[in-house]
Amino acid sequence: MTAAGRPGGARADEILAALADPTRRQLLSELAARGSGTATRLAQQLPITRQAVVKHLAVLSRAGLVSSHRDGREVHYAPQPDGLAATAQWLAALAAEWDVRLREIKRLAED
Amino acid sequence: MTAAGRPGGARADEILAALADPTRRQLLSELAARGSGTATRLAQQLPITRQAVVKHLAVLSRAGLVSSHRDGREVHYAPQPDGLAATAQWLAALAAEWDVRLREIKRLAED
DNA sequence: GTTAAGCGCAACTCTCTGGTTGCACTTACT
DNA sequence: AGTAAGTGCAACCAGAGAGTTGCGCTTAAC
Repeated sequence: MTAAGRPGGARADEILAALADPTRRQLLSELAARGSGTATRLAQQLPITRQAVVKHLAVLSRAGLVSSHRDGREVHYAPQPDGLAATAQWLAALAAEWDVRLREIKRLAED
Repeated sequence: MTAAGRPGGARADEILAALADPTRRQLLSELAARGSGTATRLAQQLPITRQAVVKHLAVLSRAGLVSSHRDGREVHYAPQPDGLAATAQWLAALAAEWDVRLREIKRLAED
């Protein structure tokens, strides 16, 4: 059942749920494109409020997909690609595991 | 932006959202372990109603992660590991793409 | 032909979540 | 010192989602 350790403390639920939202993926994409950014800046190129962006970034942060760093009166957010890569690997491992099980079942059924 | 075609028509939102729910992952896991199963059977080993299970299976089906097949008065659901594997690959591609972009940014910043 | 098993549909409740607005607080600019 | 920019916090609202119950229909079993 315990298919391959999950990335950095964050639960699978959190990571997948974080990635499930289109706005959050867009935020991540934007951050990846620019390297980093503040909530205010990100909100300017989206049809939603800064507060909404802040909430999204909080979700992403809790999932370990972005990190934040305060500099004066600004808070800069940066993507954490390791978390994303780890999640991808974990998903791939799950897929492989299930594939093996299904092949096994199929093999047994053919006897 | 358009990082690698997404699996079989299903949108990223649908797949990720489907996987984000623990109950649905459990259902998938159960199906993978047994090969297939009906909603009634699956509901018996979960603390929820058959109807709830049916809804979950509908979500998984819409995401292309399970397929259903009617046989008489029973409907058998089977996992679709290809969908899962494709999703994992897609995620990995995304991670790689963002990683590249971040390296690029870092390189430019060092000039 | 009756009875039971399995499924589908619809209505309803409750909680979570994405989003908003308003205001107070801190940090920079002039 | 006074103003503007950027955050943070809290209350609030509307919609989506998980789950339930009740009922009617079809397919199997006796």
